[in-house]
Amino acid sequence: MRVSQFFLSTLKEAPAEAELPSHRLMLRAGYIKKLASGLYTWMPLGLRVLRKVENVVREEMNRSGAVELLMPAVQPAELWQETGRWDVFGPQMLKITDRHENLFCFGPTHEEVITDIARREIKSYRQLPINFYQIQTKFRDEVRPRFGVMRAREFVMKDAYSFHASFASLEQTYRVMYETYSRIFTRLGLQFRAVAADTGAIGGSGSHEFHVLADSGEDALAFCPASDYAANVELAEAVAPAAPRGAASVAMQKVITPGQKSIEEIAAFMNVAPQQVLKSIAVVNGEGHFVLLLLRGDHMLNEIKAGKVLGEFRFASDAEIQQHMGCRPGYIGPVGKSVTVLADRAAAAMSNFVCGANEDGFHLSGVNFGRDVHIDEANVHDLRNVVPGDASPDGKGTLELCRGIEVGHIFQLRTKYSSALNATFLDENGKAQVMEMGCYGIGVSRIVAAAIEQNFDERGIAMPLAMAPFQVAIAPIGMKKSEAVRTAAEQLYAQFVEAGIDVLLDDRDERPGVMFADLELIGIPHRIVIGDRGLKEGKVEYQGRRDDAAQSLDLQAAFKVVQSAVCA
RNA sequence: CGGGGUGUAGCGUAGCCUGGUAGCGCGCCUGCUUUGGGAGCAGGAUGUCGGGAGUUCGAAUCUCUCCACCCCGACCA
Repeated sequence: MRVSQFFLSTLKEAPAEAELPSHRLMLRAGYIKKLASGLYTWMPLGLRVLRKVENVVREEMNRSGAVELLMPAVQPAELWQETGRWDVFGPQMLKITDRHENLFCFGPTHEEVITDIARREIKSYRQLPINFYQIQTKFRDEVRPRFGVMRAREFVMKDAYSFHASFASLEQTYRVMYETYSRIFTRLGLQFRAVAADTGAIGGSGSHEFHVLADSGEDALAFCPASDYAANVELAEAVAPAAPRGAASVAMQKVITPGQKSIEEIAAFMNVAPQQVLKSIAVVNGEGHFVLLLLRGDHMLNEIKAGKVLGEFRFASDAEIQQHMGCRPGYIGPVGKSVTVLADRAAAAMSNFVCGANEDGFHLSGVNFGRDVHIDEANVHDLRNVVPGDASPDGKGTLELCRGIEVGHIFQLRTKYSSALNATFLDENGKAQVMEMGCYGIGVSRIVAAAIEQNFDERGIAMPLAMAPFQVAIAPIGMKKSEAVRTAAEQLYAQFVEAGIDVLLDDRDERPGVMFADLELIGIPHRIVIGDRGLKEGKVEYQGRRDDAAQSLDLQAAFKVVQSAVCA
């Protein structure tokens, strides 16, 4: 490709709305243009990157034995009503009415459609297992679209759905997908981690997420360097403290604590560590029942874990706290009130601690379970987020935390959708059985942003070779003026084209600084500079995007350097 | 959904407080010069000042209202 025939639209300054490096750079490099909140045009340069990701995904999916199809983006409401998800999915789903007043949605996912296909097409165990996939535009009306294509409303996703005659068969395909995903992210040149995950709204049992590691990631991941344990913090188990609860050694005392409300304030005021302060969180469950959740002061509530114990719940209002506890938020505690109390394992192991006195402006110190507060063992649960240094649930060492961007997610759906839609097949005995299902998603467009988040510097994008918009760029200096430069550049360009290498010839006759800045910004991994100065000695310059300096090489040597790098 | 903020040319912005009819940098167009790290000179084009209503002789500026976008929060005793 020649720049003169392509379309570059780089910016020196990033639009003010962009915050995240990947978002700023994608806008500056002209990969994407915003149309409206969460809606982006993939400009020619960005589209090349997106297509490269798609191609790697497609190749590896095909290699795994999956078969590609393409379902409609617009789906009839009836199908969603059949699984009950029309209402469950909520405002995230974009609902559409056609001219006949029939209801549709713009598909946020495709379990319903594919299961409908399966129930119509698959009659016999002989047709199983089968793994269908598509690469397609989805729409989810996010509460808060942000960070460009990282969390856009319209986005490109690869979604796959497998159907099985047995759970064992599902497990096998699940393993194959796990390995396929690992290969895809490895081929794309990304640093990633697979973690055990919560199954969330999609449902089902076994589940892993694949995260690209980046400090700006929206997910916190727990992993154990001493073993292969890794899980999303949403799921990672906080095990009970190894040491038993300490003995009650001091008397309980009421302390005046005017204006001290937060854990930090009270810990500082009482001159104790936050670990010695009990955090009481008031919630109301689905039945309207008032419940107090107890956590150690330095721990955070994990709402997903709490939800598993409580079912649906919400945080109590100030008025409800006043009504049940008789004081303002900030001074509540479990002592002397007959409310339902659930304690985190670490909280239950505290002794001689500080908590609210259920009286405005007062706390209690030297509080102990058993002596001052009754706590039922059945009401002790894992309710908190793990923190660095917690024991790994597999008993091998301690946990560390890192941040990640979720780019892939695999689920064992089991029969959640196949039974709802009555997708059955006949087994060897001629008996109807409900199909087992798995589903496997990759955020194709998000991968582009995630890759940049992991690969940029002050000069711009340093895209991994596998997803770079072009593999190599030729920058001829004074091309219009120098016959020698033009001839050498054209010859090298032709040679790259001939070799099947994705080459960009910067034939704009721009000044060198302009060409270098653009080529570095847009993320081309290899660059060859041709100028009269070097050409006198028969030399050109080669520089890798991450190299500090250029090397002076013969034209053919430079070609070979790039060729071996690209074809490695 | 709650809070905060911002809307002025393709991008970045000044002007707003204190009303007098819009300016700068980059980019863009023309010409000449220039060619190893975002060139120089000369000339030029581009603005419903987010929309609407109001106050006023006069509104980018003041008031009201709507809209769009961005950020933070939705973990809290």
